[in-house]
Amino acid sequence: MGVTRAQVAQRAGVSPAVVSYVINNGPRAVAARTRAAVEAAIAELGYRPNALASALRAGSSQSVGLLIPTRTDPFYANLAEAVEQRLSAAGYLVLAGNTYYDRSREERYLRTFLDRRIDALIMSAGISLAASGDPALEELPVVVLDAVPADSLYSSIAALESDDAALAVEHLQRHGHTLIGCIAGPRNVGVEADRIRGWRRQQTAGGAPAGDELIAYAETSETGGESAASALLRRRGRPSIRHGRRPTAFFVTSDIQAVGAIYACSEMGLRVPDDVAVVGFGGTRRAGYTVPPLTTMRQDVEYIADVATRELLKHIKSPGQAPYRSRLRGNLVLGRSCGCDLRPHGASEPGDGRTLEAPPQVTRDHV
Amino acid sequence: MGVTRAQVAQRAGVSPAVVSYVINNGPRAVAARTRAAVEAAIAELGYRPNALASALRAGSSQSVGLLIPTRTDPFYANLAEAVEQRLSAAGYLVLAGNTYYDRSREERYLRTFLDRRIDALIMSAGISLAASGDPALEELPVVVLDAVPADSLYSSIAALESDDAALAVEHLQRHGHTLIGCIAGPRNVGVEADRIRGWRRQQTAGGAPAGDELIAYAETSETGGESAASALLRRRGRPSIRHGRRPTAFFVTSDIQAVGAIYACSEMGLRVPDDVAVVGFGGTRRAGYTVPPLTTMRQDVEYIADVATRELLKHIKSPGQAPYRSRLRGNLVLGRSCGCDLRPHGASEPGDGRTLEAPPQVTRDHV
DNA sequence: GTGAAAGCGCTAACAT
DNA sequence: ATGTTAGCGCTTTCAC
Repeated sequence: MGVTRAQVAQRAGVSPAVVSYVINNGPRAVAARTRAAVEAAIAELGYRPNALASALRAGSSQSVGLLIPTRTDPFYANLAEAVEQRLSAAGYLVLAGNTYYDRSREERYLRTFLDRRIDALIMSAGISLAASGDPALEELPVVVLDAVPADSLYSSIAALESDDAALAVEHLQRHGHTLIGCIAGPRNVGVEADRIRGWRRQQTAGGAPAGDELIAYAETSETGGESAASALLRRRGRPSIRHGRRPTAFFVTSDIQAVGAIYACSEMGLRVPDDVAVVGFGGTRRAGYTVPPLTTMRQDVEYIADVATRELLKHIKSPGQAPYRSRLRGNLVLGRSCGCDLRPHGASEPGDGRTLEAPPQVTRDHV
Repeated sequence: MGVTRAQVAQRAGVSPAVVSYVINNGPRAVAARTRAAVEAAIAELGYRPNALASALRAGSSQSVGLLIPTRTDPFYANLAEAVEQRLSAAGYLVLAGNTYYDRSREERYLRTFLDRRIDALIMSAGISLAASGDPALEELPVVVLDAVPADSLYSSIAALESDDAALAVEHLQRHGHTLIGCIAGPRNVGVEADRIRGWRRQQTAGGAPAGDELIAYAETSETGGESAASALLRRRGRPSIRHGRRPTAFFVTSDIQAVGAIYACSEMGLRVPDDVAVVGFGGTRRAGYTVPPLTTMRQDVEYIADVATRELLKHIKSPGQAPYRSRLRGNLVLGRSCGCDLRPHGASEPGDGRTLEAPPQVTRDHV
């Protein structure tokens, strides 16, 4: 098949070991003349080291596993790309797996990754937190995103989900809304529960209703957001909803569902924000391009990726360090879907208009 | 580190080879009793074969490389997920790399993949078609998506880009439009050129203007679509545009740009489709949730992934087969952004309403 | 400064 | 039906 190191060595008139020294810049010095000869041979033969062999021997595959729900959700697509760019720049290949919020898929991918001897793992919490009990996991640097794992072996960097949700809801309250529906992703997803909790807390604090009849769970997709919104809007007249009125606003736990919710309103002939106000969660670029632009609680995925990558590389280099844990505060990016009247027709620069808080607030609690 | 095959063998009281036979179900039979003993030992020790070692030895890594521009574009996100699902089900791990339409990134990822001994490669054409001249590529099953490579060594499965574009433009013409602007991605992207050609051909055929002043190139993103649309809309009064009027419709070569174009119209106080009609290209789910829902030339990514995967697996199993080549016809999915008046307010099932053609038409030209 | 050689964990051909 | 063994291509310790 390919050219091997032995062939290069022969051609350069040196031993195979020297070729390694040249390629890896160590661990031992090579005379300038010899190095030149080896490099010439490498170029002439078009030699490329076999990454599999070197990984096997060295015990490091130069790859990192990444587990996320799905890249069909732009939030995770952005997060994954941000992580990949950084790890790729650091010389690592990212092995990615979509879990679809499904525990068995999560475990299957994790196992595949471990079998391939990943050097570290980044996982967006999802469901199971990979409590797979696999001993190989114990020795691996792990960063958990968007959840704080009970197991304090892992590093984590997560949003203050429920606080952020509460802030988003509070913003709607300031616009005068009390009957604020909550559109959320699947029940079994940890972050969803946190965000719902924030909604409930803030509603309760504001003396507004926070009953289950105001919550609709749906798949994290445009379609899910659409059906959840229309379900809540059709509940008008139910005795459980005060005064028999329908919600005048939605707090939506993902931007992608918010896109569907806005669509649903429009299809029912309701205007956003006049008839129904909408606030999303995530802060993806897409949120800036709904009509009207979506107000959303932004999570800074670039920053998250920065920190996650830096920590991971640090732990790979020197294992056994104390795990790093931090929680970030999001910032509300104002569009017009909430009722704010910024940038009237004809203005520019959507999506990153005014923000309520400086990005991103960091709270640390080192463990 | 981990448990090795030798330890399992010792525990089960057999030779290492037998453990391999059990794990791989071959190449030789194992007595039922022995097999049971081995399986017990595997379970007790929690043994997992080292994928690196087995790949090195067997010369097959059970992985496939995937090169696409970016998963931030929902079209490629969907395509990649469809491919991954199928390959994952077939026992392969997908190594993915984002090229961002950049040749050097493309080559870097390709090299990384080859170093890791991928068993096959799927690449979305992008720019360079990986004319890297690497001999390792010659022996590798390759499927090129969305372009027909000159090099007939590769399989390919591509849309009839320019025909599809022409059909989309024709639809706008039937709505009475003549001044149809074209919003496209970067100039150096092959498929973009094809789609522009289709627009130009159809405009010319209809006796409508097809000059460069009606084309705006921009990044393939919502932002790009927005700025392209507003650039074209502001050109009113230019002598180059007949009657000094602005375009009454846009053919947009990607859904994601179409989202931005609709947004731009709305921000300028223009109604879609009454003031400006819009037709997109791709057929992503997102297209069904713009307001109004986008009419778009749909490419069936599931089908493309099906065929690509099947061909790839076939070539992996028995190398040296003739490359497979096919071209698909897209189908226009009708929303309301074009001016069609389907499903008025209150209707359901967005995105997959009526289609103009049965999905997907296949044209083959075996090479 | 360089060469020789022992594996990394596995597969499969060659034994019995 | 099972055991033995020679590598896959590389890294690195040990000699010189």
